[in-house]
Amino acid sequence: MSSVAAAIPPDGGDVELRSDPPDRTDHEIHDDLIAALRVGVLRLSRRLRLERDGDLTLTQLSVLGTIAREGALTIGELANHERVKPPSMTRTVTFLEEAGLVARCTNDNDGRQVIVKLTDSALGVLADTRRRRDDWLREHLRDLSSADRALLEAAAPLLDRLAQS
Amino acid sequence: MSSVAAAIPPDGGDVELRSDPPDRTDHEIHDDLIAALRVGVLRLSRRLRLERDGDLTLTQLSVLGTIAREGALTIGELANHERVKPPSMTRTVTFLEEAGLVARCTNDNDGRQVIVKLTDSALGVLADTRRRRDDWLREHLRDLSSADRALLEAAAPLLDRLAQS
DNA sequence: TATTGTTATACTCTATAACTATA
DNA sequence: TATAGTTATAGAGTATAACAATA
Repeated sequence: MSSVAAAIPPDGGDVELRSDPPDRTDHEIHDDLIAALRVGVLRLSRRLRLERDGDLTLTQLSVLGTIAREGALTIGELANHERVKPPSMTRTVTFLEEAGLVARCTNDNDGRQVIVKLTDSALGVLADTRRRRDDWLREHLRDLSSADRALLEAAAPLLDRLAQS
Repeated sequence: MSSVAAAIPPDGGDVELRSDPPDRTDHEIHDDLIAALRVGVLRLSRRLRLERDGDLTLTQLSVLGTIAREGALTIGELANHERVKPPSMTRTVTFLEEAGLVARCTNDNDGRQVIVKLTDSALGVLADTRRRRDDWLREHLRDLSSADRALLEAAAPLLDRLAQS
């Protein structure tokens, strides 16, 4: 028990935990922002994943949405968009194909590539599923002030841009 | 191949994909915000998880950070903070205990509860690991305008608040 | 040789259900 | 009985490494 450190009070005793390099300026990004952003994104992604509605997972739905937005894409392009590696995307696309929601097509110009398209049945499924899935988020966004919602609206594309960088 | 739908163009042909209820008002939250937020959070969380530096995963680091910020917490409280279920937190705490970074202590008032504290060695590990792990995020935040950074700084706690709701 | 995608394999994260100990 | 935590088990999600087909 003597090896257990006292918890660090939230007011200012956390000096040992910070790096605080001497060259820090106003242009440096505060550790607090970084930690808060990391924690917020991590926790919200966990919470969002809980909102299953039975048929499609968040990852699968996200791929369908990306194709709907961007048009038909190759496996590699999809992996890049979603920030996963090609084998992971192969797995997701295989699932969606077996569910009849996407089709693999060959690219006549490059036989190595696989082009993934939505099937007709994906359109209806996508609309229904996304609406139900988004219900949780919609409900809780409603509890925020309109200023906070506007803030999140502006921040959302920045999160995506960070993910792509 | 005849069952493959044409991809939906990004300009405005996506009417079939939206629900657009007739009772929608300016106070309603736009589907676009919801989808963008969901996608942005999901992709950035994937990207952040890639930034392993060998010893601790993002989840384990997050728990250490929470205890450092909040002080010693029970398993249940930790699970609540991180938006996971108790068995998941038991698993993470067991790993951290075996790594010598936290200690389980009994609560004299309630023998059912387990209080999780940081060990002395966790303090140094936390500082070093977090600094290295945050490097990726710090680097890429630097590429944003200061207005965008301020925006994310304000948005981060909102993400966490959404996760807790 | 380089690139695209797949297969094989393993690990992390998380959940639900059933159980134990304590209140 | 109710609550806190653990154990057992399963499934989703992801990665790396090795492979096949094509460029």
